[in-house]
Amino acid sequence: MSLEHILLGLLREPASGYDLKTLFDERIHYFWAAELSQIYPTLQHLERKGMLRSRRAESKRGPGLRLYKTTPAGHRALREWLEDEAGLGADRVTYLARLYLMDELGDLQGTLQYLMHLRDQFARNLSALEAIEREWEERELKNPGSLNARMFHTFLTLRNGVCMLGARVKWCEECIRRVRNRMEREGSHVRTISKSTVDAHRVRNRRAHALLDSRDRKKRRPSPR
Amino acid sequence: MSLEHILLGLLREPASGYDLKTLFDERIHYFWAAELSQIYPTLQHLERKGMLRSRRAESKRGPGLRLYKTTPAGHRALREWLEDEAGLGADRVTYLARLYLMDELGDLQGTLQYLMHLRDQFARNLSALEAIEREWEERELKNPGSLNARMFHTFLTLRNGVCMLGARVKWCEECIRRVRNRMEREGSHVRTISKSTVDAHRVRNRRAHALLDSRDRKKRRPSPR
DNA sequence: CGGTGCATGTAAGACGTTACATGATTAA
DNA sequence: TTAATCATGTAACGTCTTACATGCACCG
Repeated sequence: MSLEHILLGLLREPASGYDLKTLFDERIHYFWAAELSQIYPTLQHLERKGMLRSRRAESKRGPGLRLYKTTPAGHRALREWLEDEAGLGADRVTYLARLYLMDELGDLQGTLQYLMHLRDQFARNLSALEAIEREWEERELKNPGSLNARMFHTFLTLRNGVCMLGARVKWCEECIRRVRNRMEREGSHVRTISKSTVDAHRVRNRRAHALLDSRDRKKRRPSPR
Repeated sequence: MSLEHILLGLLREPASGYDLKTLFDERIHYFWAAELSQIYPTLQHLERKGMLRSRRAESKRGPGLRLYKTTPAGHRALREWLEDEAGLGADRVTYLARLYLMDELGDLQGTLQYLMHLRDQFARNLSALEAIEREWEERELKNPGSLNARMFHTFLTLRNGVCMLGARVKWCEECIRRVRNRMEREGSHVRTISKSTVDAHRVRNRRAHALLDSRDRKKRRPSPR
């Protein structure tokens, strides 16, 4: 899976590299990003492979436009890719990686702040998407059945954005509650439990660390999970 | 954001490259993946930069183990990264890119199949995560407050997995309903509307394509097309 | 006159995947 | 004996990011 496939799909309508960048930023951004410096060479490469054809055109501002369009060979390649069995593609979720490591900071204040920051960003993104969704709904109400196949698929991905962002906001709020609870409990403990007691407690629960500690796996167990 | 940061975080406990790979596959996999062929050079690189220190150790099977551990400099680098303002990190969601392009196939049968395939995979992953979650809950019930800061953060990411996968399954089901509806409507239309009527309809609604068509941006630029 | 938007690209390097290479131990 | 698991790595390639380079047109 790479930019090539997406470009092939997008160029069923002719467009310039710059057009595509705008498209990415405006409509595709929330599930795929691409830079111009990646788009231009990829277009050239696809053209060399015969998947795209380009022609020059004029534009009022700036230099000449180069408009690309998918060739029949490009269509075939795209369909082939769409048809063969595909996994989910390993997501790589930066904010989770970050949160996962955030205990390094020692207190929960940083975690709390980060979660609130995340919630705000997700909530903002969610409203933006919901606004777009409302536009579509209005159009559909005014003119039922006006979505063609292309737009229908776009709409499904849009719905995904709304669902995922909604779930993320909820998750953030749940986490914030959990963190606050924990901070309260810690606050009332810290003064009554000595460090050595805490350490002893930690050692007793070493088994429970299994899920995180790589160390634990050296006592090799073929634990089924 | 890259593997380096994660490795730095994970190696607050000593571990070998192989250990880390196992950790990735077992616990981190649903938000980050890494191959051994990437892990080993990265460890070497971090050691050259003074972020990690390694020592040889023995193992029952296979050749000598090399155990890595984060140095104080490594800790500092990690904390620095954790503390500075960070965006969300552009997710790159393959299955959405795919769905987005799936209208290429011409009929909704492929879309429907793909969505069912997705739902099944998400549902399977969800049960797996829920099983792990139940283990954690039991442990917490037996021994309340046994989660240390490390495990607490891990638990939050685990909750994210459960929330997101739940939302994805629901989204898939919503989409499947929508696709089925549309197929029924189409089925009852196809025989009553001629191709030319459909085309005329499509042209009338060109304005509505705005959100997908790069073409639309000709409003700002006189596109020769 | 200067900034923003349109429009195209190159170069260097960072990051990641797939395939290959090696060799020991253990369970079926 | 053969496959799986443990254990470490290299090479080649593919993908993506950041920085740089160029130049016109329009608006204030």
